[in-house]
Amino acid sequence: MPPPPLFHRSTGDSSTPPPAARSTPPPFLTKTYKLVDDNSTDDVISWNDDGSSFIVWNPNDFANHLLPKYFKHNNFSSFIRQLNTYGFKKVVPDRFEFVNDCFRRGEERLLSDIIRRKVSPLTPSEEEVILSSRDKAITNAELISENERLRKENERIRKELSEIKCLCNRIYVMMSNYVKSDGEVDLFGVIKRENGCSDGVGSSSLFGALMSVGVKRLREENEGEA
Amino acid sequence: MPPPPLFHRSTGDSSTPPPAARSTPPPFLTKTYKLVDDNSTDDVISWNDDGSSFIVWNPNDFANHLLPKYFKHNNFSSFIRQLNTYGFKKVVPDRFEFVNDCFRRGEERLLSDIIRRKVSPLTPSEEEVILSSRDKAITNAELISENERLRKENERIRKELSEIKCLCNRIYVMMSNYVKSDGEVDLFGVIKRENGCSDGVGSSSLFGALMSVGVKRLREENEGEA
DNA sequence: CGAAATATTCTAGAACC
DNA sequence: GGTTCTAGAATATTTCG
Repeated sequence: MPPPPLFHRSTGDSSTPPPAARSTPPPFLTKTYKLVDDNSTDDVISWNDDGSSFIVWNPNDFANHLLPKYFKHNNFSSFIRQLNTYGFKKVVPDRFEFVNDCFRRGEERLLSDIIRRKVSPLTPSEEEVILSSRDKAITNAELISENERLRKENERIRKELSEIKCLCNRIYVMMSNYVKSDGEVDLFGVIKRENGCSDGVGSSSLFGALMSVGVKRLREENEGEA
Repeated sequence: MPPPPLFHRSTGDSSTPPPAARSTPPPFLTKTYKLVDDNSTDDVISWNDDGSSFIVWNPNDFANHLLPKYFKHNNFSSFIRQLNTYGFKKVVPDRFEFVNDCFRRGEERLLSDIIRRKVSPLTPSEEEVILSSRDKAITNAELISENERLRKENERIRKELSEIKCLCNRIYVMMSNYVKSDGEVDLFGVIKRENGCSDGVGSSSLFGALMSVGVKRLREENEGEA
């Protein structure tokens, strides 16, 4: 029995609070998150592989059976309208897959960063002035706040990455000290071969760095069991 | 079954002449008429009692089985979009019943009177508005490109973080398999004490997660010794 | 209660084919 | 002209002071 995983994609545990005002996210977002995150309905709606989007696999079942359990209707189009209101984007033409930067598996906290598109509250007096530049103004404001958010999030992730790299190296050192010199198994070889996390693009340097630390000392005696 | 109405409100049978010359009606209208008029599918879509509107009784079957037979898609919403384009109106909230003055049972000729909504052409007056907001567009473009950059960077870091977490888990699994029940070293204690990577701010939870898992496993193994 | 926020519905804009 | 994706607009409904 393998040990429990050390890390799960969890709510960015380690850092700064999100940029903007924080209250509880709108009901639509929390409901939709639960909807997507519920593993018992993954055949109808689920996260994509890496948890960066979600997919409605069966719009009929979804609308008829799932929607009424969370909302006061069973109209797929109403659900879509809400997604658009909250800035979700459809990602491919051939299926109902939607993405939103702040809607990610294990990152429920980010839901608070999602901004609902506002309902144009124009008074007739200012209408004329604003009308021409309204779109641009909104877009600019949204972009600025979004850039700000992305910047801070990048910083947070960088920090977390830096820490975990260091931790990883430390674990490796400990392991090296612990390992007997008469072992035979190439630990990192196994790790690398069995690794199912890499997308094959950005991982080489990561492994390279770890490899270079000192693979030679890694040998173990339980080769027969492997 | 009530008889068909003697009179119908059509586009000026009795008063003003229709807006323009007519050739054959748009395919969408003739197809939809056939669709509705086909008695073999009345359980899915049919005229209402007096033939002044039509009702989609089963949107699921309609979309999945009927639409593809007439159109190049199976999306109910696309069908609705076309109805709106041709001036159909939904008549009640509780079912998909649509009406159009020139869409009536037995009056296929009237289809030619239905006018397709035009495709919003930009009037010269609106050009002015666009022109005046050109300066904003520049700033806007800059923001967008920066936004793009940040987004991509964010994605890249996330991926790397995800990979290294997975790798770290794998190392941990290997280590757990390797550790014998007679092990002596408090691995995580050492890691924690010797850790020099944290800046002391955002790292606690990271190590916390690791400790909570690792220490528990090690404790039972080291219990007797302590 | 009443104003603001959110939800639901119906229709339209816009890009792309 | 057709299909898709997103947004506008009008009501409902809910939330909250």
